[in-house]
Amino acid sequence: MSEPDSESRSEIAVVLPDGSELAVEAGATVEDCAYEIGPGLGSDTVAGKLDGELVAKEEPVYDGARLEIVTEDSEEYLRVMRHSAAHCLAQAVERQFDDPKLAIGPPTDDGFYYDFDDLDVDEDDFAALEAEIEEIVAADYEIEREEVSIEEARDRLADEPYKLELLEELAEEGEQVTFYGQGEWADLCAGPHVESTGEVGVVKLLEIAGAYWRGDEENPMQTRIYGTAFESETDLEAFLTRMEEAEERDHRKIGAEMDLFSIQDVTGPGLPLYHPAGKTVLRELERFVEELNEDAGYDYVETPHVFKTDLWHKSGHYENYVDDMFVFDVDDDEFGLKPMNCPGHAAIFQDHSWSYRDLPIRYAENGKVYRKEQRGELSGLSRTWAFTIDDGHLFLTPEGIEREVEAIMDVIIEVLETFDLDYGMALATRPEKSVGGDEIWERAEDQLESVLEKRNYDYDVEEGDGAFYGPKIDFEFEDAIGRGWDGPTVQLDFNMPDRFDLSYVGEDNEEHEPVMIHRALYGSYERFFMMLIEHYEGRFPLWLAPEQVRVLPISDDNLGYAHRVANEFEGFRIEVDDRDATLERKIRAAHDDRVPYQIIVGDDEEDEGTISVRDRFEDQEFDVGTGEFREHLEAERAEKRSEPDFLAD
RNA sequence: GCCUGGGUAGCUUAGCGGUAAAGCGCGUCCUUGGUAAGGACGAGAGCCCGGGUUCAAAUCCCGGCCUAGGCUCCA
Repeated sequence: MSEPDSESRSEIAVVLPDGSELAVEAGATVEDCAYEIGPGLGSDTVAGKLDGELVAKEEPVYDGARLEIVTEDSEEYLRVMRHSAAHCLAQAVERQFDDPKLAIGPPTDDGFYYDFDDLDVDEDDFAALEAEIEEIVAADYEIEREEVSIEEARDRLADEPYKLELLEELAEEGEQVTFYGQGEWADLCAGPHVESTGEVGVVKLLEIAGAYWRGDEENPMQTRIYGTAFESETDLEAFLTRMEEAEERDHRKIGAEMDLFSIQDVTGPGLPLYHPAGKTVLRELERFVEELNEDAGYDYVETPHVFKTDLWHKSGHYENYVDDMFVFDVDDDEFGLKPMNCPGHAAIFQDHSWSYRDLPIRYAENGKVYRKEQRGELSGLSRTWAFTIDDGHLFLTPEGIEREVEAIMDVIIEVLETFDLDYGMALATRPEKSVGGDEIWERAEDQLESVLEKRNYDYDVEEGDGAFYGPKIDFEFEDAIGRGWDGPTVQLDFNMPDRFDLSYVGEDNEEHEPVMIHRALYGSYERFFMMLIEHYEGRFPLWLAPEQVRVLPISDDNLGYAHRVANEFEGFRIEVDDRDATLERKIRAAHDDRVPYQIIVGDDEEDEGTISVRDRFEDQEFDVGTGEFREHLEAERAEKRSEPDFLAD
């Protein structure tokens, strides 16, 4: 919003990416600033970023703004171009369909979409729409930005109810809005856009989905067309290849191939069944946390899957959470499947009286919980109705927070590093609505911060992002293909002790309220398992692999020897491929089944009493003694190494 | 919950009104093979469930179940 004349001579300053300041006249646009830096940059300017927000180059800058100039070489350029591609799609749709109503059409991380109402389109129409878009691109219409008064915009948009709704909101903010036009078509739009439709590259429409107007279930559902655009055919091909590779890693596909788990019609939605191979992996994961928990002084407890809802009233879950719970009547009482393990653990703690000398008390349980997620949200193992948490609850004195959190963080980091996951962490502090006194919040936050500082961890602070019942440290991590996941958390809880009226006797012989900590290392086994399947593409490290070694006899004559060799590896998950098939076929199958090691035995080995060891990477060593190999396997398994490395140099 | 796809052999899929197909896997036989698919034959299918239209339905229509993706990254 530029002020009139009197101000126009005054100077303002913007901050450039290198940290330097650029002084310009008030009212200067992004493009003016670019020319100020250099004429070359000025003429290359496509758009700008003001304090991280993508804006049109015609937008005025404001004092103190961080300014970035977007040119054709910028990362953001693709976003701008895709926004223009979305306009081309809308133009094509309006040419081919009878009076669809326009909603919004922004770029996304992977492409763009445009929402329409009153549009009856299906994927069979994509070819014709793509052809129309191609024509629009080939026509190379100039994309013209136009500033229009609210009244005129109202006139132009008389036939576009959704655009009018947006316009009325914009009318409260200013007198002018902008339109972007190309050929016979124009749209109310903030921009920015490329110069002409000819700059839009290769467009591909991907799918049709429903989307509520403004994401609100109360609003009508519109037809959303997703697409993507790239500067070249090669880039598009690369994108499609990446999509296919991600599909290859899909845990549902690998889960079926490796016979890990199933989700079946008869058993119901979001209720996975683990087959022997899948449960083998899960058991290894369970053993791993059990060892860690025992080392860290946790006591294992067990609670049932279902409780009277009295417990859920007491914990507060009933009031806040009942819509997401499975509840049912039994005789005259109401029961509910547990959505969390903490109330059960609090109830165990409450059943004793405690001295400060007993604390901290640490309970652990691999507890299955049930949450009635919306059916449309269910997806493979990543979102289920039933899942198991490697839950841990600690009851401690407020003074003990720092020590315990430090210990928990060490274990979490050990877990993440065991799976070769890059991670980051964030401290989430007190939100506006919260329970617990100022003093305890302050003390707790200080202690969390002190752990982070003491260990020199790199962390973000997320102000006000804590739970209402306490502050927390959240981990997030990245898998092998760079996807981000929510990881373990350490949460302090001042609410549950209060609701359960938990207490311990302090040094002063007075009753005090303990602080509770919730922590999980994996979080949900289901989701962690899913992530691991995709992270490793099913090629699990030796310690996790459902089948660790497969013996391949070269001919039937070597079958007996093959079984004798297998017996030498008792305690490992080893199979003999005793099918009537060629060695090639057996090797092929072992690769397809993602077995870490193959032992090949033929007449040569049998005569020498040795084996040949082959791994996933097609490396092989002959004349290996079974004892030597076994020793290696034991070490590789015990150290949880991520790749088979017997043959690594 | 709502929108758009999908549900056919153990797995992956073709067929889309007229006798249910293929590849992988599995079984039997031939082959006894030295480093990523040797060959032949064979078994295996309530075509998700229920209703309807039709001389005839895996196929078309209606309802249900399950499943995949989507449901603000705001003009």
